[in-house]
This record gives sequence, C-alpha cells and structure tokens, in this order.
Amino acid sequence: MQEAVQDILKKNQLSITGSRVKILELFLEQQGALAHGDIERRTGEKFDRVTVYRTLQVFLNKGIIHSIPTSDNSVLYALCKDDCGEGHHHDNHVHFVCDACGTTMCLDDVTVPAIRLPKGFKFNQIQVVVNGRCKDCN
Amino acid sequence: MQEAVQDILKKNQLSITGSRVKILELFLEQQGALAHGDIERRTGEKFDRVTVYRTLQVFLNKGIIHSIPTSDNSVLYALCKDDCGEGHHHDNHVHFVCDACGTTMCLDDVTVPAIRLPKGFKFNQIQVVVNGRCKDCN
DNA sequence: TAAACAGATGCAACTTTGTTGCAAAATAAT
DNA sequence: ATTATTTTGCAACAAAGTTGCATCTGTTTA
Ligand SMILES: [Mn+2]
Ligand SMILES: [Mn+2]
Ligand SMILES: [Zn+2]
Ligand SMILES: [Zn+2]
Repeated sequence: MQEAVQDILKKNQLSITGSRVKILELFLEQQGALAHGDIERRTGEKFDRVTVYRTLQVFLNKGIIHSIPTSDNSVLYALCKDDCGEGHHHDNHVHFVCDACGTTMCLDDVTVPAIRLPKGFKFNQIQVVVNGRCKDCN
Repeated sequence: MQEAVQDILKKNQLSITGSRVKILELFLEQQGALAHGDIERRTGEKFDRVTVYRTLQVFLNKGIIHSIPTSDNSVLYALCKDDCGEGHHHDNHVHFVCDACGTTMCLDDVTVPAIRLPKGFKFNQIQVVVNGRCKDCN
C-alpha cells in the first residue's frame, strides 16, 4: 500500500507530501467513489480544506482520479485505471449510484455503448450514470 | 406564448405569478438548457434569488422541467415534454454539452441505450451526457 | 550534509451558492 | 369585497469554493 502510493506519486512527478499520501491511501483502500466532504472527514480534519481542494485538483489534472457527475449536484472522485495520464482520460466505463446505500462506484467492466448523434454533431466523451440498487442492497 | 405559459401553470394547478410566468417564458423561448445563474441574470435580477430557487424546485416537482447533471458540478434545467408529471419523469433522452459554445441541450430523438449491468444490480434510471461539438460549431 | 531552490501548505479574507423562518404581499376562492 | 391560501422578499445563516501571501516542507545541488 505504502509502496503503491509512492509509486503513483513518483510516476506522476509529484512530490511526496502528507496530504497527497493520505488522500491517495483513502482512494486505494476504498472501492467506491469519494466526495470532497468524505475526504475531509476521513482525513480527520488533519489538512486544511484548501489543501484538499488543491490536492484533488492536481490528481485530476494528472489523470490519477476522475470525477463522476451526479444528478444531485455533488461531485465524486474515483481512481483512474493506469492508462490515464495528464490531459487524457480513458474512463469509458459506466458509473453506478445505489439509491439505497448511496454508494457510487465505477463499473469498470461495463463499457459505454455507442450513441448515434444527429447529423453535424461530433462526440468527444460520453458519460453514463445509472441509478438503482447495487448487488449488496437487493 | 403567453397562452402556453398560462396553460402549463393551470394544468399543474399552480397559481399564476410574475416569477413563474417569466421563468417559464425563458424556458420556452430558449432551445438549450438553463442554469440557475442564467435565469437570475436573464430575469434582470427582478426576482429574489430565493424565489428563483423555489420556483425551479416547484417546476421540478411538477415535472415541468428536468435537471441535467454535468461533469463540472453545475446543474442545468430544461423543459420536459408533455408526458412528464408530478413524480414521474420520462426523459429518457440523451443530453449534449457543446465544448465550443457551452450550450447544453436535450437530444429528444436520441434515446438512451440499454445497459447490461453485472449480476445483482437493478437499474432505475440511466443518465447519458455527451460532450463534443454541436452542429453549429463545426 | 548543508544550503538553496521550488513547490506545497495553512491561514485569512472573500465570493458564490444554497437554505430557513417569518412577516408582508399577491393570488385564488367564496 | 372579504377571506383564506400561497407566494414572495428580506434577513440571517450555512455550506462550498477561491485567491493572495507568508511560511513551511520536500527535493535538488554543491
Ligand atoms: Mn469511474
Ligand atoms: Mn432533457
Ligand atoms: Zn447499495
Ligand atoms: Zn456549440
């Protein structure tokens, strides 16, 4: 775990600091997605709110995490698989939000389907967010 | 236009007030989606911010408008087609965000595709948001 | 290893966004 | 026209996010 964290930071040419290590650990030891608020709480308010914002921003830019849009206006973050890098995100998988337990997760094995757009439209990225009940809440 | 607005409000058993009429007009004379901020600006700050919030909330509940999640955390609203009602939304179409001009629109003719979820998952709603270039920005 | 450098952090102050209670005003019903 | 019901605006507040700047920490170099 410690190793994995350091690897990721080094690979992305980021200096190894307390907040980055701690926040990355949170993502690694968690299967679901995390909201900004979750992170603040689970770091035990050890870091300034501003630092958390900036750390997440850096991770986003480097392609270490990606953001997941939700219908209730909150932004969630989840780890990217290793083929994402600075600028390029290749997270073409479906996201699932459980209405019962609230968990939001990446369905890495469910790829987003092709969409036929009207004439003249060019697509760049397709986001699919599914609401429902996860396998633990049935 | 005036008639259409009154019809919609009456059909939904809403009293006809200045803010409701004005905000509904905005939606009718606009093809794209509107953010809360757009609405405040385009009503000329004529109504209190709180009133705009509450009006949008009422329209949402009644199924007059629906909300569109975007990757940058902002919530957009667009008119529902007439088969939506209190509680039930039937907006199973794809939403498109133009990276060039920023417009967000409903692609009413593009229905959301079926998604094969893993065993044990039950879906309720599927949101598809496509980024790219609209037909005016090519 | 120590000094120098670059980058990250915390703090304060601020902006923007959203919420709530309540009295006044507007709308609808009688 | 009077009454009853909703809606509105205000004020006060809470939550979320941003920015500049001085200080501190991690990294590099000698
Ligand atoms: Mn994901
Ligand atoms: Mn729509
Ligand atoms: Zn669940
Ligand atoms: Zn466009």
